[in-house]
Amino acid sequence: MKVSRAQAAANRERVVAESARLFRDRGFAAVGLNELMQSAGLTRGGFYGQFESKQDLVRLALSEAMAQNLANWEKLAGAGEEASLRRYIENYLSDRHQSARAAGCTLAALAGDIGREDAATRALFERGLCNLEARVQTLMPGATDAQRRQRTWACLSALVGALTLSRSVTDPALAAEIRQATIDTLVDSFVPATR
Amino acid sequence: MKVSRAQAAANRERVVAESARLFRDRGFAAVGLNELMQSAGLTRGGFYGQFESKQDLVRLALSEAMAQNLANWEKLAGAGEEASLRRYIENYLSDRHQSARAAGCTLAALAGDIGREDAATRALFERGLCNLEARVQTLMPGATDAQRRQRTWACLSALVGALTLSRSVTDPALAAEIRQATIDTLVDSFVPATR
DNA sequence: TGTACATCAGTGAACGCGCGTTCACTGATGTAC
DNA sequence: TGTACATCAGTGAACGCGCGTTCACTGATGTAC
Repeated sequence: MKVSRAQAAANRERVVAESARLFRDRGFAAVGLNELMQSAGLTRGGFYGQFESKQDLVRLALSEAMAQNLANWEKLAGAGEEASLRRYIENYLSDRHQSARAAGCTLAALAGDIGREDAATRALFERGLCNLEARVQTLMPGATDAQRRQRTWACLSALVGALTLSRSVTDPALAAEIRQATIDTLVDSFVPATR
Repeated sequence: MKVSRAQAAANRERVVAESARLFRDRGFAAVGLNELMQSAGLTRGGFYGQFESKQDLVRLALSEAMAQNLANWEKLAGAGEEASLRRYIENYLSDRHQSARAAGCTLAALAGDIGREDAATRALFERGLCNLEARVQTLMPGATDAQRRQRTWACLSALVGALTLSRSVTDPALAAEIRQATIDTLVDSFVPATR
């Protein structure tokens, strides 16, 4: 059956939004078109009326996921400037974020898989990564831009690595230890007030 | 045709060794049994004479890969004690290691995928991770064991994160920048001689 | 040591399954008059 | 505003394909005498 144009656009948006969640949760290859369409209440056949291919949806969902992450960041940064790098680090390495893979940071959820995607998809990811770096850099102390940038890349690497490792072990206590060790070390290195 | 027992055992070992490479390079799901067997010069049908299931081989290959990483570490650490943490960090975040995904660190290559595996596989990974942590900790400066352990987890997180991110972007200069920024920050934080 | 036979590592075809993709069709929407 | 018809969003069956797994078979290896 045909639906209204507004409804069709809403359906398409819902597919992209649900894909952004499902891909982060389980990876690109592990989620099939059937499940992606059903998650928005549609059936498999309608997919190619809305998207060119699965790879097309992968790119749209990746952009959507990273846009969501950036929006979350704006919300957090807007709440108060003081000590917000510390809050960002603590929030990023919280137990809640470890569990919330589908709604959490795209870098931590998909960086490993992105390395195996085609150049166009990796370029999209790269853009999102650089956007995030630019935002975090505004909170990073340092004498020069170059120093702030260097520290920001090291900080982001540690955040992504710690969350990835904590999600890969079975022992919750070990996961918490990895996260807390990274929080303490990063705060000690980069948050001025505690120095 | 039947082959000698020694030959059969060698074949089995070769499948495991090649799987340890292929899985690191492309992930567990992306490599099929056909390719895994052919990489050792055999045909698909013989697989179930040697292994219980694909999941069985995944676990064997994962253990093999992490054992290789540990052996590499011993070789590197044995070459000279002085400043070996610095050498470890520089080696880990070298251009060579970024390219050598199939032969490189299992944590960086597979941590993202491990989070989606079953508990038994994740427990294997966890054991390998803790082994590595224990080795790196012996090189980490610090007043107490707890402090060395905390620093080691933060250092490993940064190493894994930086390598994963550098492998996921398309621009080689950006990849090199991420790695170098993390090297500089880690050396600055953890290598005593340069403080 | 030499012969006769059981074992079993490896082969290759086949299985059911779910994948991404295609397509003929349906029927409400949107448009033309 | 009301009717007639073209459009096209969505349906559901079908496609070829490669996956993990099974199995009847082969023939060199290893063993028993």
